[in-house]
This record gives sequence, C-alpha cells and structure tokens, in this order.
Amino acid sequence: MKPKISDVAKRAGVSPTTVSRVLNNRGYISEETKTRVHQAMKDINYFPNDVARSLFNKRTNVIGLIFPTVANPFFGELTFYIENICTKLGYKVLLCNSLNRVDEEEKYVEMLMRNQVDGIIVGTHNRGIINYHKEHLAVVAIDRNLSETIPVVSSDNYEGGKLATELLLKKGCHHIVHLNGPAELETPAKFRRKAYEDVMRQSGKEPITYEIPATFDRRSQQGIIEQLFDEQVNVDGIFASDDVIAASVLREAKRRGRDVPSDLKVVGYDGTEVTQTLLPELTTIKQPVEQIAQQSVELLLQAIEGKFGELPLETKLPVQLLEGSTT
Amino acid sequence: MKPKISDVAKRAGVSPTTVSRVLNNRGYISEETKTRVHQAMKDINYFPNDVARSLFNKRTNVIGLIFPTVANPFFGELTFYIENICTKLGYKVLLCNSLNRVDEEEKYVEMLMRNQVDGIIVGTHNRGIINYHKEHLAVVAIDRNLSETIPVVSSDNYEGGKLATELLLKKGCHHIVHLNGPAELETPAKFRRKAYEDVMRQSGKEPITYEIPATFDRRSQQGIIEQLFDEQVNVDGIFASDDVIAASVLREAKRRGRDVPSDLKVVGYDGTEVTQTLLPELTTIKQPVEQIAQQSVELLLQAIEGKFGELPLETKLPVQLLEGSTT
DNA sequence: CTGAAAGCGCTTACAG
DNA sequence: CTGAAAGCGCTTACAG
Repeated sequence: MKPKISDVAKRAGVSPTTVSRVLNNRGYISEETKTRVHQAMKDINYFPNDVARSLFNKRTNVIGLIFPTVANPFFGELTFYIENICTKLGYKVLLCNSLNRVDEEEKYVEMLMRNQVDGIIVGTHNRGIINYHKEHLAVVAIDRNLSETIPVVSSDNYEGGKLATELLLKKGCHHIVHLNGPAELETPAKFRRKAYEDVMRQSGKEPITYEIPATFDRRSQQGIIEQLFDEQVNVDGIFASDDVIAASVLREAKRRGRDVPSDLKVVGYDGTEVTQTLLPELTTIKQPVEQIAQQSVELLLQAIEGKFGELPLETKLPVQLLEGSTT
Repeated sequence: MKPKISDVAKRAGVSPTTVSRVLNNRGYISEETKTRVHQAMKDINYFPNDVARSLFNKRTNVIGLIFPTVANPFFGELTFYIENICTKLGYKVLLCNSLNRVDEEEKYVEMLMRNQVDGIIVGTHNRGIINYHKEHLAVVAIDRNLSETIPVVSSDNYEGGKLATELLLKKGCHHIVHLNGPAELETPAKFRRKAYEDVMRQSGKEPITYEIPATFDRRSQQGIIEQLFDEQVNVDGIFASDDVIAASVLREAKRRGRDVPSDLKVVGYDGTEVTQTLLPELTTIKQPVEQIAQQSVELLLQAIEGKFGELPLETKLPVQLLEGSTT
C-alpha cells in the first residue's frame, strides 16, 4: 500500500493535521516537529495524493488541450511549448487529439469536465460544444472563433495572407490559387483568405480558393491538390494553408513536371522548426508559435482566476515572411 | 456550483446511493427509478466528478507519457497514436516533454505519482528515477532500456542499422560515417550502431560514429554535423540517427557544395508521415510508429492489471527501408 | 429494489 | 504550537 498522511503522522508521533500543515507550509509549527515530519516522510517514501487534494480544493491544476493532431508539426510544436510553460507554472496537461471530428470533441470536452480540469485550450473547429458548458469552464481558443465570449489567440492571419499573395504577385505570378480550410469553419484563417482575395482584386485578378477538408486526411488533401492542377492548368502561384499541404503541392508539381520556382511558385504557412529543417527551401509565413503558446496560457490562467471581463477577446501576433527558393 | 450526486438525488426523490447505482449500472434498480434519475441528471446538467471517483476507486484511468518533445515528428506521431488508442480504451493521457533533461524527468515522475496515474510510457533516457518508484508503478519504455524489469518496445534497430549500412555499401560508398546518440545512454538505438559497425567491419571498413547530444538542441547538433564534414573530408555516405538530423546533414552538404547523391549519400531513420511528405527524397528506415504505440499501450495495460511476470521484456517491431533519391 | 453509514486521502476552520 | 472533527463527491458493503 502507498503510505498516506496518517502513516507519516504515526511515524512522526503527531496528528495528520500537523503533517498536512508541514506539507503545505501553513500555520505555525515548531522547527523540531517540522524536521521530524520531514524525516518520517522520507523514511516511508511518502508522496502526497493530488487526487485527494484536488477533491478538497476543487482545483486540479490540470488543463486540457484539444488539438486536431500533435502529429502535425504546428500543433506538435505548439503543444510542446504549452506543456513546458504550464509545467513551469505548476499546471499539468491532459492531451486530446480530435482530428477535428465533432463527435470526438464532444466526448473529449465531457471527459475534461468530469476530470475537473481548471481550463481548456482549444485549437479545433467545433463551436457548439464548448458553449454548452461555458458556465463552468475557462477556455481559450487558438486560431478558432469558438464563440463571442471566448478569447482567441492567433497569428496575424490577414497580414500573413497579404505578405504571401503580394510576394507571389511581385515575383510575377499571374494565375495565383489559394488553398484554405472550409469557409464555414469561421476560423481566423479566413482572414488569410480575405487578404488573398483583397490583394488579388486590388491588382485586377480573380481570386480562386480551393477548400481542403479539416480532417487531416492525406487522401482527400491529395485529391484536392490534383483537382487544382487538373482544373487550373495555367496556375503559376499557389498559397497553401499550411506547410505540409505546401509540401504536397511541391510533390505533385514535380510529378507533373512543373518546375519550381520558374514554372510555379509556392508559399506555405506555419514555418515551424521542423519544416524549416526538413524543407528549408519552402517560402512560408512563420507563425510565432512560442508566443502563441505563451499568450494562450497566460489568458487561460487569468480566466481560471476569474478575470473574464478584462480579457482581450482577440490577440493577434506578428507573422514573418521567410523567403526560400520556392518563390 | 456544479451539481453533485446529492442534487440529482434530491431532484429525483431517491438516495445518493441509488443515483450512484444508476450511474454505474450496478445492482437492481426499477426501470422507473432509472428513468427518473436520468431525467434529473439531464435537468440539472449533471456530470460525475471523476476526481472523487478516482479517490475512492484508487484508479484514475490516467496514464503518463514522458517523451523528449512532441515537436519532433517521431514523438509527435507516436503521441498521437498512443493518445488515440488510450482514449478508445477509456484512458486519458497526461503529457510530459522532458527534452531528456534528467532533473525535469525526475520532477515529471514525481508529479505523475502524486497524480496517481495508473501507468507511464517513457521514451526518454533516464534510468535511475523510474526504478526508484518501481514498486508502485506500471511502466513501459519505448526504445529505452530503463531497467532489467521494464518491458521495452522498439523497432528492430539492428535490422534497421543493417539495411541502412548495406544500402550505402551497395551504392558504392567507401567512407561511411554514422551519427548516433550518446553511447552511454544504453538505448536500443545502440543496436543501430552495432549493426553499422558489424556490417562495416565485415566489408573491411573502419566504422566511425559521431555522437549527437540527446538534448534536441539544434545548435549542438549542427556543431557535430559541421565537425563531421570538417574532419571526414572524404565522407561519401552518412547514416543519420533520425530524419531531422538527416535533413540537417543534407542542408550542410548543400552549403558545402557536396552533391547528393552523386557525391554523398544520406540515410535517415524514423520515416514518419510528416517526413515522408516534407522530404520524400530522403532514403530512410521507417519505424512502425502505430504498431509501437499499440504494443506499448497493450503492455502497459497488462502491467496495470498486475500481469508483470508474463510480459515480454523485449518487443522488436519490423522496420522498412524506404528508398528515396538521397542514395 | 432502496437507503444510511462508513470511508477513499486530504485540508481547514475551530478549539485549546 | 497542535489535535479532533467535519467534509470535498463519490462508492460499496450491509441491512432491510
């Protein structure tokens, strides 16, 4: 059996109350008792049971993370930073990969509620579920508009879309196509699309957007990309919704004998460390991943402390154009 | 206030005991009571508190994951699969990214213990800590020998190292260098090195291994790679310890005007989806990531159920050579 | 078929 | 400075 507080108490010859006080450094305790208790804890290799503590305190110091998949470099890196920051601040991270499937997300949210997490950071697209439980839940969204009252942290998507599109124009592209997630998702990524469309129209060009399903399913992504090449035979510039998609575009281009960048120019989005290492040639818009993590956690902790009204509903962080050799 | 079982009981006009029974589907309850209780739960939007349940049951259904960093595609993908499998089986995942730092791992293990996780899957190198707590802990290691009694799941590292080295030889390389983690870590990856050395010696060549620090620190990785190129001026084949390192090698080769594959051939290790998409040219040894996840979770659950003696201490899963254009 | 009581391991007023 | 009691929200013998 694992030792408990009463075992420590017995061995130190004090009451459980006193052991608890030593543990929490609360109230006055004589140095001598303190030492005896500490020694007893060591002797029997005692560790406090945080489950019991949480039950009493109504505070678990656990936060839930719901992302499509940490297998994607952007979410992997984001999760890494968030977890690190949380650990430093005494919070633990319960991880959920929903692949953007609505039914999964529903189950995850319920699971997190049952486990009494103090808050949730969400990077998936589902609006309804969170709202439903809102009263009891501190929530921050990353790059998703979940509701009118949930703070959103994101990169400056409009600026990113603008930088990407302007670069392609500057480099002489005439027939530029954009790949983006489904329009109905209402994510701030729609501002990437908006920027693309604005810039295109300003220079008298017709914007064309192909929509990639949100399910992170390679096959359907590949399908859309092939469709794009099939239908847009004159395409000479592609602004992809993320770097992995951009990589698939490069691959398909190669397969079709299109030379990059002379024949076709490609810009991605995200610019994670891994992408930068594996595919440094890719021109991309770099999101400030660590800053996004930092801001999200900070806002969430404030929400947990009950400072709802004072939280900024929108936090836009600066992007950076990284020019490689695909443009 | 969140509703609790007694609130449900009051509204349904029964005792808390009965509500608990309905919740757990235990014992005989009249259909009518069941319906009334369910209705009451709906009415007041009741969710069971799993913290209280865990306290009573001495079972949290949480498992801890300790990996260097989910920002690395291999661990990101592995974590994705593990989390998905766990969720299907009713387990939740508490995530820890230690970057292989021993002091962090120590803190993480203690944190997981305090949180009464049912088991831990470890993919970091530290031996001591886990042993210390062993009595109370179900543990499975991925690609790490943590102790003589902890089951290890890994890809067939020897076979992988053999395939990689033999391919480089077959392609006509004379001066092949291997990059691997620190030898003192005692990970099964040392069999990659062993295979490399065996194959080299069998063909009358001198094996040369450069050691990459385990800290996932780009700068020091880059330092070693530059050192390799500086010192091994005739190098015409490199077998890297993972795909990200291999990508850095390719980059450095380019910087130095070495043409791949005519001038220098490169083989990586891991072959994750992301690598395959971002850098399909890379020849690599593909680990069966999903199988590794599946096996690890299965073994851990068996360990949790107390079946220690019967567990295989070594599970080696088959690798696959993926030939790209870097060899 | 249903309920009152005790207890999971901890903490915090309250009393001394 | 220290301890006995009550309670966090749940579950499970035990009794009826």
